[in-house]
Parts: sequence; C-alpha cells; structure tokens
Amino acid sequence: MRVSRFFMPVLRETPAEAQIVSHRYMLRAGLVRQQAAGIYSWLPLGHRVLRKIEQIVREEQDRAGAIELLMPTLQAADLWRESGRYDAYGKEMLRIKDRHERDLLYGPTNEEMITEIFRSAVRSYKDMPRILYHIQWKFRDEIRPRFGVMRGREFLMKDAYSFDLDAAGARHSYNKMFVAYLRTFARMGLKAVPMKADSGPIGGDLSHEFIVLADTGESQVYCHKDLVDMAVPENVNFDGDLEPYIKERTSLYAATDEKHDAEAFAKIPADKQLTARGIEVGHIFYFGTQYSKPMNAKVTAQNGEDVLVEMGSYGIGVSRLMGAIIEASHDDAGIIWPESVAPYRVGLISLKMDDPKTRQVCEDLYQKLGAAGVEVLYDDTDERAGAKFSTFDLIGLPWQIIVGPRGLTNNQVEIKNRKTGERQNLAPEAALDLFTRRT
RNA sequence: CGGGGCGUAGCGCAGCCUGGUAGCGCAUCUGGUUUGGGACCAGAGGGUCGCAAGUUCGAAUCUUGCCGCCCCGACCA
Repeated sequence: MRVSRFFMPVLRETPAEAQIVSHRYMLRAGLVRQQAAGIYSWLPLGHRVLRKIEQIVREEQDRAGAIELLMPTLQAADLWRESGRYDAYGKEMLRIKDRHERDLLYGPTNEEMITEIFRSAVRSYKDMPRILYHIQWKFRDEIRPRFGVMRGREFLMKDAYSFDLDAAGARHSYNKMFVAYLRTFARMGLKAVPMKADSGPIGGDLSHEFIVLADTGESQVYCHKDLVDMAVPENVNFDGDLEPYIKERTSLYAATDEKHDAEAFAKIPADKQLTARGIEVGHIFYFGTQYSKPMNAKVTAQNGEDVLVEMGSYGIGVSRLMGAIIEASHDDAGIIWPESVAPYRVGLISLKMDDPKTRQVCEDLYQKLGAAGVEVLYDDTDERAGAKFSTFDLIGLPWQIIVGPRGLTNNQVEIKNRKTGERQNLAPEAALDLFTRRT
C-alpha cells in the first residue's frame, strides 16, 4: 500500500479524552475513531490488526477442534426468558423493540442461542461432543466505558460453547480451550497467565481468567513467577490427555484480587512472588447444566436414557486484545507491533521522492516485496524525513526500510528494527532478500 | 448510579471571573526557499463558541434546563 493512496489519519497531538497509553496511540496512529462512549469505528490500519488477531484466534480454535459458525447480534427476548436471564441481566443488556413492539436485545453473550441451536439439532450421543464458536460483535451497556477499546460497550468477542455427555467430557473440552488459549495469546506476543476466577453472572464452578501482565492493567493480580515465562505447549494432541498441561499451571499460585488468598501467596518463595497489574483477555467457564436444564437441552445416551448436556463457555476479547497488545508493547515513540498482528510487516520509507535514484530503488523494492507476498506500507509522499520517521515509529510496523540519496551513493539502504532500534545498512537486493526469504 | 471535571476551527488550548460581536500553536491550501529525526518566510481558507430558553441595548462570557465526553468508585470479555 502506498501512503499517498492510503487512509491513515495520524494525529500529531493526543486527543484530550485519551488517558491510557493504548487509547492514546490507537487514536494517534489512526487505528480507531470514537463514535460514542465505548463505541468505535475501526480505521484501515486498526481494521487490519483486528483481522489478524481474529485470525489467530480462529486458527487456534480450529486446531483445538472447535467449529466456527456465526450467530446474529440481535436476539429475541423470548429466548432469554426461557433461561430466566432476561430479567436477571439488568441494565447492561441493551433492549430494543422492533416495529411490531416485539422485544429484542443486542446480544451480550450467546449461551441461550447456542443452546437453542444445539438442542434443536442434536438428539444422540453419537453427535457429541462438540465445541461451537463464533466471532461476533457484542454489546454490553457498561455503566462507564473507559480505556478506549479495552472496555468498550461494543466489542468483538470470540465465544465458544462446549457440549458434552458428562462432566468428565466437559472437563476435557474445558482443557482443550485452556490449552488453545495458551497458544493463542503466545502467538500475539503476549504473556497471558491463567488465574482462578469468579464465574460471575454466567455461573458455574470451574473458571479461569487469562490475564496479560501490563503496568496499566485494570486489576491487581498475584502469581508465581514461573507462570509468566512457562513454555507454550507445542504439537498438542487435543484428543489426548491434556491434564498435564493444566496441572503444570494450576498447581502454581495465581489469582486476581477477588480470589486472592494472602496466606497461600505468602507460601511461595519470596523471590518467586509476583504482584502485578493485569488485563483480562480471556475467560473460560464450565457451568454444567445451568442452561441445558431450564432450556431442556437433552440427548439420548448410549443406554437409551435422555441426559442433559454438560456445557461450558469460553470467551476471548478480540477487540480488547488490540489494546492489551499495545499496553504490553510500546515505547515513548509509539506502538511496537509483534509481527504476527502488525498491520504491515515492513514500512518502506522514501526520504526524497524527487530524487530519481531514490524513487527508482523504492519503486523497485515496493514492487518486488509485494510480488513476494510481503505486506509493505510504502511512504511515497513528499513529507520531510523527520515527519516520516515519527509517523512510522508511531504506527509501529516491525521493520523499516529507509531509502535516501545519502545511502544510495554507496548502494546502501537502511533496515531498522522498530523493537530493538537496531539498524543495518545493506544493498537493496540484500534487503529484499532479507524479507523475502523468510516468508 | 454517587463524586469530580470538560465542551470555543481537524487536533491541542487561551478568552469567561470583570458581557461590547472570537484568538494562539499545530494541521490544511497557495507561492518561494529548504530537505537523513516532526523546517523557514509570505499569504489564504476554515468556527451554529454542545443545544435550548432566559436576563440584557448587546451573551463564548451571566442564569436555568437538556445533551455529549472524560476521570475516580461500584460492575464487566
């Protein structure tokens, strides 16, 4: 993409409403625009990041055996009356009437709907177990939205739901999601620690929150240091025994403020005690028959008896993750995107568009990088060098290729790593090779 | 919802206390000089001063009501 034809409204100054760093940079780098309290438009750069996060979530869900579908944002109130939650949910739920005065709601979550879909389609144990998920916009009318996209009212969420014949099966489904989450967050460059959690209004008795450690996190967390850098499970057989992966983590102390047990924490060796701030990016629940019972979701088991299905639900805050990633990865100049979610991998910066040699080398690099499938954002504008450097540091692409007449007198372009700040001078062909051979 | 604050040009702000018909920086446009870390000179455009009512000869400024946004708290992916 050429900057001269792109839509990337960067702000030199910070809008007054943005307090925390991720919010400030998201506005300044032109990732989002606020439309109302807690409701955002996703501008092209932000949209690309959102799609990349979403895709990582999708791939890891699929790998764990979950199946994607898509449910609507609007739901009929009757469905929620069946579970009893229409009245229980309170003002957080946005309630709407259609032209016929029928009660609708903008879904804050989808347990009822997925239970309805499942019960109407599945009769036999032979179609079990299943994990179904979708990635869809939700709305929760928070009393006070804040921190930009980190606590919006409208947000993109992956929510998965598991259906099993018995508690042991449900436990295995829970474990699948547990492991999938470890992999998902690690791929985004995040260190997410599973912590014991309250099951909250959704209910249930087995629940973990996945917390990203970041200084600006909204909640206080306590955990064993070894959890932070624990290796992510590779080559997992999701149909095999997953308990060892779970035990490895749950045997070490980790809790959010609400569940914190100071005595247990004190038993950790002092040099392993970690008190930090955290951002919740995922939450998994096992809740048994809490919805299948009132909604009468049953299947016939092998012995011919009808049994209520055992369920769990598993959320990831997809749009929130963008904020969390920035909180965890930035410096004074701007965002530092991990390569896996960066809107473009490479920024190609022409320092002097009216220098024929510079232009020719840039155009050639741009064309060849593109042909090789490297995502490149090419600044072909007449801006001054300093302005371009600042902009590219702000938007945080992992790599910059800086091309100017000074370097080209020695047939050199400069490669800058945004994260480390390391620079190296290479011939244009060598720079091209550096990015194309690794893809 | 309780407490605090803010709404004046695209962004950041001043002006309000003490009413007299709107200003600064950045950004934008034109011309020129510049050009490897947010240039300089000259000129130009751009504002229902959040909305409404009231007070007044006159309201960005005073009064009342409403709306929106931000921060702290209780709540949440």
